[in-house]
Amino acid sequence: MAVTKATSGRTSRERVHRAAVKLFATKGFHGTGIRDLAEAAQLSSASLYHYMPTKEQLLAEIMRDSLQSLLDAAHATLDGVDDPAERLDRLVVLHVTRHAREPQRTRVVDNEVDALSAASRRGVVGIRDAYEKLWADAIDDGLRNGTFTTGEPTATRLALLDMCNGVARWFSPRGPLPAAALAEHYADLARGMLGGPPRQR
Amino acid sequence: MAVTKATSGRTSRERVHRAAVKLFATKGFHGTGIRDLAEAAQLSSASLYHYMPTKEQLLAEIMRDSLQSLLDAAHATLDGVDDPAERLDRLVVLHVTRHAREPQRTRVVDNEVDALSAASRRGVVGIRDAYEKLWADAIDDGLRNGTFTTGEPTATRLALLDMCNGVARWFSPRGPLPAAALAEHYADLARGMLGGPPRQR
Amino acid sequence: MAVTKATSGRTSRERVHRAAVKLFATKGFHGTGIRDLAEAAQLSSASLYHYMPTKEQLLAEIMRDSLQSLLDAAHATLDGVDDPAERLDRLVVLHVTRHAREPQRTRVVDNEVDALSAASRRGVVGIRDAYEKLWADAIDDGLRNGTFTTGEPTATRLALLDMCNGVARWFSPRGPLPAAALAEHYADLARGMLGGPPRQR
Amino acid sequence: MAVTKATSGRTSRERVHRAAVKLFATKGFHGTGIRDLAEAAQLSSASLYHYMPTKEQLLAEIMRDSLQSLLDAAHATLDGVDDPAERLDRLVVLHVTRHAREPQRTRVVDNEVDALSAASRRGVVGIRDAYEKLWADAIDDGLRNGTFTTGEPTATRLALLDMCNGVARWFSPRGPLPAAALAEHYADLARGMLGGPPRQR
DNA sequence: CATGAATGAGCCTTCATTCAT
DNA sequence: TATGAATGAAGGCTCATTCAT
Repeated sequence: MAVTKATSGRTSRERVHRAAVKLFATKGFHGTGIRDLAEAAQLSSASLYHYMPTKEQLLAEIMRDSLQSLLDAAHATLDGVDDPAERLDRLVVLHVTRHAREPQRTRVVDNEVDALSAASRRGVVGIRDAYEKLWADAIDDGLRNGTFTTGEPTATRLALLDMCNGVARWFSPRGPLPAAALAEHYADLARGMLGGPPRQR
Repeated sequence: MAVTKATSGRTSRERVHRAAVKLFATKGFHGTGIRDLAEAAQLSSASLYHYMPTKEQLLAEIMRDSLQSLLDAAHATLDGVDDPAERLDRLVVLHVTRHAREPQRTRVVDNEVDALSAASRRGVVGIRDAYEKLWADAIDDGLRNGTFTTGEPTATRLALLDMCNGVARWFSPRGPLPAAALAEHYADLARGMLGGPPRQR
Repeated sequence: MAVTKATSGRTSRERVHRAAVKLFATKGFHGTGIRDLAEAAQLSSASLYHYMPTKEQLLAEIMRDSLQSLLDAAHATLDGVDDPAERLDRLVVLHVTRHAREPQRTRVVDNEVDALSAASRRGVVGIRDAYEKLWADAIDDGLRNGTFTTGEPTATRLALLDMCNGVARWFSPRGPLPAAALAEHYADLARGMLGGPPRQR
Repeated sequence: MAVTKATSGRTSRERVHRAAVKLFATKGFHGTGIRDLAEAAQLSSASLYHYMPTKEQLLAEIMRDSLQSLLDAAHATLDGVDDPAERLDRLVVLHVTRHAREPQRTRVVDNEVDALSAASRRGVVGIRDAYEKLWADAIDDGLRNGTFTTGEPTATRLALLDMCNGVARWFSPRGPLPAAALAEHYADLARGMLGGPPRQR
C-alpha cells in the first residue's frame, strides 16, 4: 500500500526489468555487470536474484516477452487484411513504430541473440522465425498475385528487416520526423524496394 | 622477414589481429577474453601484449584500419565520377561487397563502437562521419539536380546504410546469390528508395 | 497438539531436526545450506528460524541431545552391573547398536565437532568425555582385577571407540548381519583386544 | 635459483598443496575458503589458479596421490611375503604408521570423499578399493589356511580399517607411545581380532 | 506460525594487465 | 620475441540471517 520512495519503477521486479533493458541496450549484455544492474534497480546484487534465476535467463525472458508481444501485435494488425501490399505496409508500420518508440527493448532483441545459451536461443529464435514468416508470406503472396515485382524476394526481405531494425539505433523523438511519419515513410520505401504500386495518402 | 613457423597466420601480429576480428565479431568485444584471444592467436596471453597496447586499443585499431580502408576505397571508386546516381551506385556496391566479403571485420566496426573509450571513439567516429558524408553528398547532389526525388533524404540515407550493413549478418558465399550480384541488387533497391531512375544493365 | 498437515514429519520442529540430521550426515555441516535445510523440512528458509536460533546452534543442539541420550542409555545399561568385562560388553553393544540403527545422527556427532564454535564445543565435548570415562573406567577396573591384560589401555580404548564409530559409516540393515549380531561380534572383538576371557554365548 | 623469502614451502605449488592438506584436514573441504588457502600458501587467490584447475580438483589430486602412494607402499611391503598373518601385520603397521605420521593427509583421504564430484570420486574410490582388497585377500588367505579363525571376516576387516584410520585423529608424537610402537600394538590387536596366533617379539 | 523481500558478506572463479626472466 | 608467475579488481552467484507483514 505504502509507496516508500518516489522511485522510478513501481515494483522491484519492474525496476529490475527496466534496468536490464536499459543497460543491455546501452552497454550490451556482456558489458553489463550484475552490480550495474543492482545499482540501476536500486537493489543489492543479492536481491536481484529474487526476480531472476540468472542474468542470462533474465535476458532470455526479456527477449521472449518482447518478441511475443511483437508477434501478437502483428497478428492483430493483420487480422482480416488480405491485400499483400496492405499487409506489408502494416508490418512495416508496426515494426518501425516499435523500434522508434521502444528502441532499447528492440535493440536488445536485435543485438543480443548471441549472448543466449543454446537452450534459451531456441525459444527466442522460434518466435522470431514465426514473426519473419509473416513478412515472407506477405511478400510471396504479393509476388504471386503480381502486386510486387522484385527478382530477389529473399534478399529484399532481409534488406527490409535490416533497414527497419536500424531505426532503433538512431531515431530520436526530438528529431524532425515523428515516429508515425517515419513509419509511413518506411512503408513507402518498402513499396519502392518490392516494385509495388505507390501508396495512396 | 624470417618466417619462424608454418602456422596459419603469417606473423604473430597478423594472427593476433585475425583472431581478434573473428572473436570480436562472433562473441562481441566484452564476450571475448584475453585468453580466448591468446589461444586463437597461438600465443600466451602475456605475449599478446607485444602486439597490442590494450585489448580496447586493439579494437580501436581494428576499427580505424577497417574504416580508413573503406573510406580510401570509396574515394578511389568515386574518383572522377560526377553523376550522383552513379556515385551512389558505386558507394552501395562497394559497401555491400565489403560487408559480404568481410563480414567479421565489418560486423565489429558496425556493432562495437559502444565498447570504445571516449578517446578512441572520437577517432573512429570521425572517419565514419567522413565516410557517411560521401553518401549524404551524393544524395543531396542528386536531389539538387533532380535525379533523386525522396522527401526524406536523411531518413532514407540512414535506411540505406542500415540495410547495407545488415548484409554482414546474413550473407553466405554458399547462398544462391554471389556477392557481386547482391551488390547490384542493392544498388537497384537504393535507386528505388531514392526515387531515382532505374539502372541500365 | 493440533496436527496441521499430513506431512512426513509430525511437527515442523521435528521435520527441521530430521532434515538437519540427514543433511549434516550426508553433506556435512558446511556442505549443507540453509536452503537445503528449508527444502528438506518443507518450510521457507525464514521459517526455519522459528525452530533454531542459528544453523550452528541447531547442530550443537543435535549433538548435545544425541550424546546425552547415549550417556543416559549407558548409565541405564550399566546400572547394577559390576563385572568390568560385562560392563564393557554392554557399552560396546549399546554403542554399536546405536551406530547401526541411527547412523546419520551418530555420524554427525562423530564428524562435525570441528564445525562447532568454541562455546558450543565445550558443552558437547563435556558430555562426550563423561561418556568415554565410562569406557575408561571399565577398562581400568578390568585391568585392576585381572580381567583384562592389555599393555596399552589408552590406545586400546581409542582403537575400540574408533572401530565402533566406524559402524555408522558402512552398516546396512540389508546386509548379511543384523545390528544385534554385529554388536555381539564387536563385543567379542573387544574382549580379544583387551585380552579378556572369551564370552559365553 | 634465488630463494626470495625464508618461507615454509619450497615452491608455490608445494605451498599450495601443503596449505590445502592442512586446511582440508583441519576445517574440512567445505569449511575451507579459497581465501584461506591463498593466505596459507602466501599467494593471492588468483594465483592459486596457476597450481590447480579447481578447488575440488585440487582435493581430488591430493587424495589420488595420497592413496596411490599408500597402495604403492603396500605392494612394496608385501612383496615376497606369503604368510597371511605376516601380510596383515605389515598392512597394519604401514597403515598405522602413515596415519600417525601424516595425520592431515590421511584425514583428508578418509573424511572428504563425499566432497568429490562423481567423476573425481570414481578414480579415488578405485584406488581405495584396490588397497582394501589387499586386506581382504590377506584375511581370506589366512582363513583358508587356518591361520585366522574369525566367523565374520567382512565385519572384522571393516572394524580393523576403522580402528586404524582413527589413529590419525588422536595420535600425537608427543604422547607416551611412539608411532612405531603404536603400529606394533595395533598389529597385536589385529591378530587378537582375527583369532590369529600371538606375534613373536 | 509462516513467509517474501531484503541484504552484507562471502563464495569460487576469471578478468586484463604487468614484469622478471 | 616469448612466457610463467603473479595480482587487484571484478565476474556471477549463494550464503546465513533479519524483519515487516
